[in-house]
Amino acid sequence: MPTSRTYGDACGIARALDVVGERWALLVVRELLFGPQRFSDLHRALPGASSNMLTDRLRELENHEVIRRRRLPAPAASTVYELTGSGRELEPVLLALGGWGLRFPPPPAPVHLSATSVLLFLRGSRPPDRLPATYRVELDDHVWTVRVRDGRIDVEPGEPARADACLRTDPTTLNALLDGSGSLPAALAAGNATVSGDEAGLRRLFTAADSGTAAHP
Amino acid sequence: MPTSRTYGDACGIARALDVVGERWALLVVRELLFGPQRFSDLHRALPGASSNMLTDRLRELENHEVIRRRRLPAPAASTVYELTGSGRELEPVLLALGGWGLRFPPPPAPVHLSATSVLLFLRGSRPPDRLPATYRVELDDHVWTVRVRDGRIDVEPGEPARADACLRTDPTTLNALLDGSGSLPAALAAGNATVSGDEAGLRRLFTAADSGTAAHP
DNA sequence: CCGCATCCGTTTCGATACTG
DNA sequence: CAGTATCGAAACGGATGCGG
Repeated sequence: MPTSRTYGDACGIARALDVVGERWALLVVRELLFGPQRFSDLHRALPGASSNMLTDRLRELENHEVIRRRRLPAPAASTVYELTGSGRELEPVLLALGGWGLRFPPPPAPVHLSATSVLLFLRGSRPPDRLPATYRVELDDHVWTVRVRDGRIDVEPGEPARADACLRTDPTTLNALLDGSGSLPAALAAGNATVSGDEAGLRRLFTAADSGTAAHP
Repeated sequence: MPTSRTYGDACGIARALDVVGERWALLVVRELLFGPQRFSDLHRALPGASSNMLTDRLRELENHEVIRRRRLPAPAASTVYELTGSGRELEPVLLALGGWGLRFPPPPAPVHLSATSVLLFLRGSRPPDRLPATYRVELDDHVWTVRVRDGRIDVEPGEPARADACLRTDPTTLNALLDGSGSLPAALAAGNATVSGDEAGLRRLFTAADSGTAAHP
């Protein structure tokens, strides 16, 4: 059953930690930043969290109205978890915390990286030029729309109406492309990525690795 | 002994939580935001934390170079803990988190409030006018200098060189003054505060309760 | 498969007591 | 003052199982 321990401290920081200070809570919120996710999506994205841990955290966050449970209509027949308004307002806190955490070395050996983490990193970086473009990115069997325009990078879940290029890869490879430790031709040659369309545009996009927020192993 | 469990996640958010995600860690950092503190100061400010908990957290934070141990020279003959550069860079994260946490009701019954929390709240609020002034505030047997100037409120530990007024009270009373749930004359009458000097200036200061960050029970 | 409950060993937490 | 020692209670983590 959900945790109900409190700091007994009237300070806003302590009150925030009473709500999202338990283990895994903020990482669950991170995974929901780009949109609703199913229980099993969250479980896959957070492999270290046991299923009962996830159940507890989801219930607590729901009780505090940071997230909301929603049953999808007929054909999908599934339940998703999504951020409420309060939950979305955690985004700047998480981005600031993530930026701060980048100074520490990544944990040893079995390191995981979720699609959401890398895409947060991508969104936080600046495009190298102002040429507008739209890309279809497939990661962990989920499809994302990446739009470059007005000197920023927008990321949304779901299929783009039209794409200049399509990239299929995994979060770790994409992260290596973003932080400069890997190149697109090398990833293609190693079979870690497949591309169709404007490959040169994608290569340009990946030369912009700075001011990020999330990943960088 | 210190915790050494990790999320095994390369994301910056998870790496930050590997360092400051354990229970009480961020509240220890909060208490150090205004300057060095001794073990017993921290223990008093965080009554819910047991001494071995404090010991563990201080050691972990020291190992990650978020805080630093320092032995004071001869006369004081004591040890203090202070933030490092990395630790100070957590301040915006904590302020953002504290602002977010204010939407939740304060915990029930035995609620504590540290001097640092209230003074963070005071510093986060806007003064009602641009008249510069300096106040000596004594809280929990510690002395602080509160300076109003350039439309902001600065707070520092230690004696002011000169003060327009002196206020002695406790964190809870000061917080009530700041959030409008109490008035200075009422606090004086109840014996919860004593004032000397420009009492009218202090009353004006306490009419500015907004955009805060920390307390508000 | 999905969402969750149950059981169980391990880690962490919290309270009290005690020491240099 | 600045911690250590000890111990029961809670939380965590992993495995398994069950109804839809």
